[in-house]
Amino acid sequence: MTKSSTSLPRPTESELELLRILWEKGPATVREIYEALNLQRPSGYTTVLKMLQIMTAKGLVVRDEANRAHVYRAAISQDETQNEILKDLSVRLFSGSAAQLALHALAMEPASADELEAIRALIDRKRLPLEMKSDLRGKHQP
Amino acid sequence: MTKSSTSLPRPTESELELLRILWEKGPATVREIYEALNLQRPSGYTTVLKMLQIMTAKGLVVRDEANRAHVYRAAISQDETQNEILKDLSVRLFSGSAAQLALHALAMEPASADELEAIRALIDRKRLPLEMKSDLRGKHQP
DNA sequence: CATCGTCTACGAAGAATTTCGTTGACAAAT
DNA sequence: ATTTGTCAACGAAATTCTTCGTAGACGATG
Repeated sequence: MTKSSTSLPRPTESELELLRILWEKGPATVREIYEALNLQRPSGYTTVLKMLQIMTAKGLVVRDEANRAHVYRAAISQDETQNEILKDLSVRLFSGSAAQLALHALAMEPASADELEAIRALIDRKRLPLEMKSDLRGKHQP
Repeated sequence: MTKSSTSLPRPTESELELLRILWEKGPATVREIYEALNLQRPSGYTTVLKMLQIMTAKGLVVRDEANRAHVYRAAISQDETQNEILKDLSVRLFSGSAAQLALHALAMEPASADELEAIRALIDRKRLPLEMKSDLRGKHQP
């Protein structure tokens, strides 16, 4: 069964572990993922397989069945997923303020000078466009 | 059974909802929490009660049984919890970089000028100590 | 072709989470 | 004192998540 239009479910914690591996390695077979996972924690082969099947059903990964050993790849980007989860978290834990969340994250841990500079730059970029922020409402396809 | 020294378990999603209410309202009875929760989503009274009992067992909240209607309050601070969860998330989703996490959070959503200013201020405060930190490695000044 | 190793599929057990119905205690109102 | 309403306690169903055992398919090796 393939899910089509509605937005994908939020990955569970273990699903996230597998997705992280896929994001890092790119498309991979069950065995490859299984071995990568076992560098982090012990887990059975069929456990990984089953999870990937479930994730396929959920639409979190897609499967290439061309060869005997199916090849899985993430169906959602790391970027998108990060946004999704942060959004969720900002609502649930920070009353919807992503900025508060960011502030906390920054206060929590020492950041490198480079990272601080990147953030500063982002802020500078955000300060102006606050007013002129409606443009890309263009059509895409007739 | 009271848990003493070991760190408390991470709150589940629903538990977080209740904690959020407690953080906002302060100590409250089941009914008060129940009503607050139902402003956000439908839920039964005994459901909330049961959750609070479980959370009491876990040590996430503490209960004052002085009056007939017990009064619950959060046993963990919002601040601490936010840090805990963000830390966890930065590891699991951002390879341990809280700054990357912050960057993402900022890019995601428009922030108010005030918030941007607060973040800028935080960065400025962090920029100096960063140099002092490298001094620590070089072991320089008292 | 028989055997061996690797693969997917399936089902189901186990664990954690979420929900709520029912019960009995207790106090306020009648 | 009887009724009414609110409360905590308890158990258990329903749901979701996690894990893995077993079975059957398939190709390669001898």
